[in-house]
Amino acid sequence: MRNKRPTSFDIAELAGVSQSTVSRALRRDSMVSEDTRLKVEQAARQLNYKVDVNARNLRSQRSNTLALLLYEDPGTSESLINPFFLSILGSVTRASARRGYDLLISFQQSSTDWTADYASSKRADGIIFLGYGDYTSYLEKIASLDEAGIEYITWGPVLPGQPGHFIGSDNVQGMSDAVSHLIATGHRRIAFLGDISENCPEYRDRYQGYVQALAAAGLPADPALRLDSQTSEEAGHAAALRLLDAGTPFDAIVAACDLVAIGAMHALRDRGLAVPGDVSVVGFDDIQAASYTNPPLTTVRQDTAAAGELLVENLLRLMAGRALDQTIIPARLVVRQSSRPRGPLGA
Amino acid sequence: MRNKRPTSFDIAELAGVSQSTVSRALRRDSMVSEDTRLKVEQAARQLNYKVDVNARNLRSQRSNTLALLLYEDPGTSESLINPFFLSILGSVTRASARRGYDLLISFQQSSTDWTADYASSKRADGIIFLGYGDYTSYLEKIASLDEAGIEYITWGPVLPGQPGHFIGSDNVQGMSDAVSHLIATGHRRIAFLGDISENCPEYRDRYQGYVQALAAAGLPADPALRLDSQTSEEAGHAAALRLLDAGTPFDAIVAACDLVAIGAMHALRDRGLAVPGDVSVVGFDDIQAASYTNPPLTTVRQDTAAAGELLVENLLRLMAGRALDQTIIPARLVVRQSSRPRGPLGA
DNA sequence: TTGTATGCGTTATCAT
DNA sequence: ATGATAACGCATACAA
Repeated sequence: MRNKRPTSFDIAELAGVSQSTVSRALRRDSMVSEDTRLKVEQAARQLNYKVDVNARNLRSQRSNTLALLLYEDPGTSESLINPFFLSILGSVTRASARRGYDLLISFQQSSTDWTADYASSKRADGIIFLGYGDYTSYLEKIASLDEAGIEYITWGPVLPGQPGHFIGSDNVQGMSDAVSHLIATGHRRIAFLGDISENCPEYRDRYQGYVQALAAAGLPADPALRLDSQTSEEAGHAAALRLLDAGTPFDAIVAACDLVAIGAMHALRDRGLAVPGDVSVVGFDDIQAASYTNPPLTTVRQDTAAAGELLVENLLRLMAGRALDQTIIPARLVVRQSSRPRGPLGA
Repeated sequence: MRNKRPTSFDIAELAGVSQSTVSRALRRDSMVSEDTRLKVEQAARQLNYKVDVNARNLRSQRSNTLALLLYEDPGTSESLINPFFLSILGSVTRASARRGYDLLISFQQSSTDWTADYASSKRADGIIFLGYGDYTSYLEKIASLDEAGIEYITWGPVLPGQPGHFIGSDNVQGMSDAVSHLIATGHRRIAFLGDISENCPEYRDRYQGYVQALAAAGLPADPALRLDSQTSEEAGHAAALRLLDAGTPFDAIVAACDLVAIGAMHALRDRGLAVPGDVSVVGFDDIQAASYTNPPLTTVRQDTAAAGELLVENLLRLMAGRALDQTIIPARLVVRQSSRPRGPLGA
């Protein structure tokens, strides 16, 4: 037979103060003398008292909780989650914990309007979106949130005139750096693998960075060197094969993401081409697997630690009625062994 | 100027029923006529009503929420989370969502007694532990939970006479299968890399599976073939070098986990040895990177999808006062290219 | 600084 | 099957 859980009234009795004083003393809002605070804390410890968060949340009308909503492409395989998102998830978790917020997570696949539930049912004070799925359904979601007056922030492409609040990597700069690196190391025929439709604005930005870097070097962006590829190793493999079969000459491949780059490396090897001997390959994301490939993949690193920090930081700013701070995170080229100098400059 | 959020009273008024009837109709506990249910649901939709979970939780004394607590080794690098745990996290998320539970997650590093807070503050109805850190602090945690009458379940080694409730892979069987496979393909001098101290009971089980398989084939477990290694690529690399430097002959390496195996492969290559040409290498876990290594790593796959499912399933059973169901998950050998037949049998 | 009284929005209990 | 009423445990407004 276990004792009933103590309430703030029990603490009040034990400490010889009123219940409201207990409540005050246990938060850090002060307005209590050092003396009573010690008495209360002592009593609370003695009875092993813990504030009932449900009562607190009901009364204060806030939950001290953030929700992280991860939307996967319906096409994604049921069991796997994009490792890149998982990495952000990890840093968001830490960042919100550091600020005293609990984190509720949910992986959505269907486009239920469950989104708003989280906030309008007062489960969470703010929402972080990861992988928002298709853009139209995303717009519906944030519309309902705006209507309900709920704060949210989204990881994704930072575009001008966008509805909502976004935090994202500098995809243009990141890919531009990668391509500039290839050009500087003697590559001239650089293929781009990735889906640049409007469904993937981030890949679109990366492609723009690619074009930009070529232009800066006075090189044309040959349409024959751009191939569509979904976000998977298999798709990257297939895209590289299409490129090879087309007979278009090329000396490097940049991929919209690491998975595609890895698939492309396998395709090249399957056809007897050496990486980086015959072709350099560069990815984007720097997922963990990127450093384990053979050769280790040169790629553009998205700073997931900063991402989580900035997402939480800015969401809290929004919740406090303030404006966003920094929203774009620099992406950094990580040179490994899948790319190397060639031509007149190289060995 | 936004309208106030509607309450159940508003719905009651609109639907022309009492407020308590609204509450009944909105849950599935029935006891309401089909007619009134429809009226209520209609009114709720019309006003875009959502139950306030804080009020509901306060009144019903349950939160419909599970908490996932991930404890990392303090030694682990600040920013990285074991990909294997992340994978379980993904499946736990789905499993709890499927059962209508919200999931609260927290990554702990210090050994604060924050653990009990989650449950005794009524934030969560049950707790799932992942990576419980060191065993003694774990025992303290669960003691306070037991005292508070809170249900919890832990991912880890399933050992006889253990306090608490565990779900885990069959580490003995998994590693035994792996070693038997190596023996069957002609390997005779198989090294084991991993920490088998009492801090790592799971690795200990794997080592036991190793010994068992050797014994079944009438082979001795040469102490010179067992080397300590922490759980990281660098440690695996170093351990393999020590093995090589010792001069002990060997034709295969099994590692306590994939990261160690990957490090060992790199060490072998550094010394000019071919995998699997000269030495076969086998890991454990089947993390994503395992299939991207060169050659792709033969390993023992832990079924993380089943793990999440079973953790949630059994936690709910405990919460319902029932006994645990299945607690051990079979581990399955995945043969890739880092191992291959040799000797009289092989090429 | 502290105490008193009230209410947050729902579910549970007891009627009918 | 439905309605009236109390209660969940805390935080806030106001008074002292």
